[in-house]
Amino acid sequence: MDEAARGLLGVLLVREGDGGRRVGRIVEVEAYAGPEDRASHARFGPRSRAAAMFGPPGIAYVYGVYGMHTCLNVVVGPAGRGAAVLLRGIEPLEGVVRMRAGRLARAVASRRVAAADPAAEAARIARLPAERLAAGPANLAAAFGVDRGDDGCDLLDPAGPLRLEADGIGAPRLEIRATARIGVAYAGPGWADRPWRFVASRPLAPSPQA
DNA sequence: ACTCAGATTAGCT
DNA sequence: GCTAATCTGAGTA
Repeated sequence: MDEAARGLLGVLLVREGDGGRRVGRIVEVEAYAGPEDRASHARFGPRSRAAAMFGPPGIAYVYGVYGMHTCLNVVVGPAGRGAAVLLRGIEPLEGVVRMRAGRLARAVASRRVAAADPAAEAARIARLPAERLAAGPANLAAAFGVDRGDDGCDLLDPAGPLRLEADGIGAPRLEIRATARIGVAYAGPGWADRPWRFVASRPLAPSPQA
């Protein structure tokens, strides 16, 4: 379970089409187990909005939250298990311009921003450093243009418009830190505090002494 | 049928 | 730090 989550660190997420190719390296994830995990959407069962979680490994589970945000998960483990990994952070490698456009598209879709000052929002996003564009689960989804239409799609299909790819060079050297998952206090002791959030430092440069 | 809370984010005190 | 924004779906508060 947590092995699958750690294994996704360093993997590339690729979005083709929709105005350009976007590629980034996964640097932050959270593991969610099946129905027994009180923090997991799988607890609502295979007929709930989280139905995709019970599908075969490698498909996407996309959900909306807080009325405005979208998050992307990768189903892991055997079909029927209900386990998935939430993608929380990506380091952009290619298509940064398209990622900014994706962020802006989401912002403009918000009544608040549309009514207030779209131009100021556009300027704010234009100033964001690339590494912030896909930091945070909802920002990541916006940057890669992921919406609920992507729910259930096969992320392992090499020809798919949204997919995972192994890094051709091989796994980069990563320093991985484990912490409790974010925003799941409601799950209670034993689940809320489980250290299933994994954050990779930026791929380590060849260390000076090695 | 209705209510409430949510795997979040950004902006302000 | 605190709170508003905004809407779907789960549980009936």
